[in-house]
Amino acid sequence: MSVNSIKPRKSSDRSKHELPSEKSDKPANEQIKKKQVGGVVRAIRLLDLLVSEGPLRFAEIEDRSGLPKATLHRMLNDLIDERFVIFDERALSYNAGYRILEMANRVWTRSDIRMLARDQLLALSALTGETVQIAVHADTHVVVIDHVESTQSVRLSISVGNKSPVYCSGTGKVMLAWCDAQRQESIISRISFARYTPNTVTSLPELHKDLALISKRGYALDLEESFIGTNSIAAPIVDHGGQAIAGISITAPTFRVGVDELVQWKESLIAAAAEVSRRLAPRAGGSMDSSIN
Amino acid sequence: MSVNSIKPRKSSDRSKHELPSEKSDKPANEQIKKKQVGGVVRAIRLLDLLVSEGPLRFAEIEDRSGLPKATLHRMLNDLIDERFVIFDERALSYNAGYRILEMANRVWTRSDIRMLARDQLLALSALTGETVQIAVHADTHVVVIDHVESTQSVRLSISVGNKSPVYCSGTGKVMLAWCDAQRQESIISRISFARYTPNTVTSLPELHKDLALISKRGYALDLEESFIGTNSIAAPIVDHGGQAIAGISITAPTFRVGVDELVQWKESLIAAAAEVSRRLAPRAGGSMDSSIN
DNA sequence: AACATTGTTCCATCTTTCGCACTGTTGTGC
DNA sequence: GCACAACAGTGCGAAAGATGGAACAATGTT
Repeated sequence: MSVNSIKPRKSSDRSKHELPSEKSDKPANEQIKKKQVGGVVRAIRLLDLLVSEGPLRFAEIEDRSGLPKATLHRMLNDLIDERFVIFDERALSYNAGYRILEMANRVWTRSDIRMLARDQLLALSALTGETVQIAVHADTHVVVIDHVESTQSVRLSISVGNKSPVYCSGTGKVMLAWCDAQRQESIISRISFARYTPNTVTSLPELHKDLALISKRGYALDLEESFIGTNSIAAPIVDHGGQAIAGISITAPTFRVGVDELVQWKESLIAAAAEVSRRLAPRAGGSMDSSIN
Repeated sequence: MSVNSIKPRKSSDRSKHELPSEKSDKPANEQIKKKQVGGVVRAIRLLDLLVSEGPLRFAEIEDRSGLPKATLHRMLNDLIDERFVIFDERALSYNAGYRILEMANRVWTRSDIRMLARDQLLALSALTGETVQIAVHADTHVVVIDHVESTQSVRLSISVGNKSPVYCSGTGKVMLAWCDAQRQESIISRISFARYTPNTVTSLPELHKDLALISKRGYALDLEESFIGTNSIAAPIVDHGGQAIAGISITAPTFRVGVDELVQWKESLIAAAAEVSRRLAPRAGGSMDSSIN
């Protein structure tokens, strides 16, 4: 039972922050030697379960998490005490609590990169009249941390916190392109491709070709690769060593904005992203170590 | 060292979810020697520390959390692995990670009470042209979970996730007023009053008097009690037994909307809140307590 | 009343914990 | 440049405490 189990581990394989999470979607050769995790990590996985799958009853949680009853009870009670989990006494169901929103609110309002980028987003939005977003890198995905939507647009208003795979979003591809080879390879090797639209990049050769083009041009295009009817253009925000840590994108519906028009905004977009990069490096010397870019 | 320390506890006082957190903002007479907490809770407190106080270096975290070095390292690494914490290799500082935003996004989009209330918020906003919010109860505070701002203000709104004390917000007072006596007493006893404006309720007699009026009227007024220049009116969303679990409020600047005008919206507001209450109880019998349901 | 499910208690085991001692790195003052 | 201090991070091991299987109690449900 419980394919994606959450069992304890020997506290030995303390790897070097190599992002061992990213629960693989492939329940292939399950030697049951699943990475044993400690109490804290188990609690987080548990929370994730509740956040993802609506309210769950105890038996369901027990089943899906694979945690033993007694432990699960203790953990849930801890999370309830901290308001990370809500217990519905009538339905006897557990659900994610609103303390998460509180924390997110603080993270959001205090995010320095977001604050540094805000005026640039507003300027781009005013210039283009389209939706502008900033997203940060998160392993094999990118997470939107702010967005400005101009005039009454009807689309996904709540994109903050949205996560997309690196290979099918403008910001994601930009993030890959401005990445040292080793790190890029590490990320790419952990991608599991899925086709969202006919245009989605779903193979390594395609992706590598695209990345080469992107880093040559200085910006990335996403032409209906994640959503039909939506194009976007993205540019990187880089750190001291030229590594992308975030990206800014302009998103527009295909019926309103053609590719040519989108590309016309590239200078402004790149300039905005560069400006944010510059602000992020109050202490940067200039170029670093070996290579100069 | 470490006033607000986070040390382990004997796993015995498993109280009945009595919300023992609520770190008071006043580090005053703290002889309440920290209740000993388990690993999971300690990790949450640690996360809270990072979320609240920007990026911190190791020594600072050690100091402020009171956790021993080795333990702290393990915990931080676990949180980093799960992307709840970001480690800045250049500055050697730890900060809250964006995984929190991802989770919050899911919590937000999947919140059923929010979804049930959305159209009512929109209707109220259209009617009044002012900001409308819905907030849920959170011990001695209330947390905003959604809002609609009539004038084109876009963003995920700084207000979602915002926390206010129960005694100085319309929704908060409403939450207290529709509460059984025992629970009300429990909450009130844990309030630590602070004066935000000259109008803030800062004593129990005042509060009780206000609450009596509120439950008689069916709505609560907040007349510049938390912010100068801002009034609001709020009505309760109640569960099966008449307990408030959330509140809807209309907020307006004093210069634009007088109290009389605000009160004129009470019928619409109360009706909207009642409608949401009704939707929340697909299974509710009718009257409350023991008898026939 | 029999049943199903949630929740609690017990306790032998095994992991985590955490003080301490140690290494490596960064920066400060002379 | 040097020594020195401050800090980040790791390894060790005895003690503390979490873990989890199972039996038990307390709920609803049929």
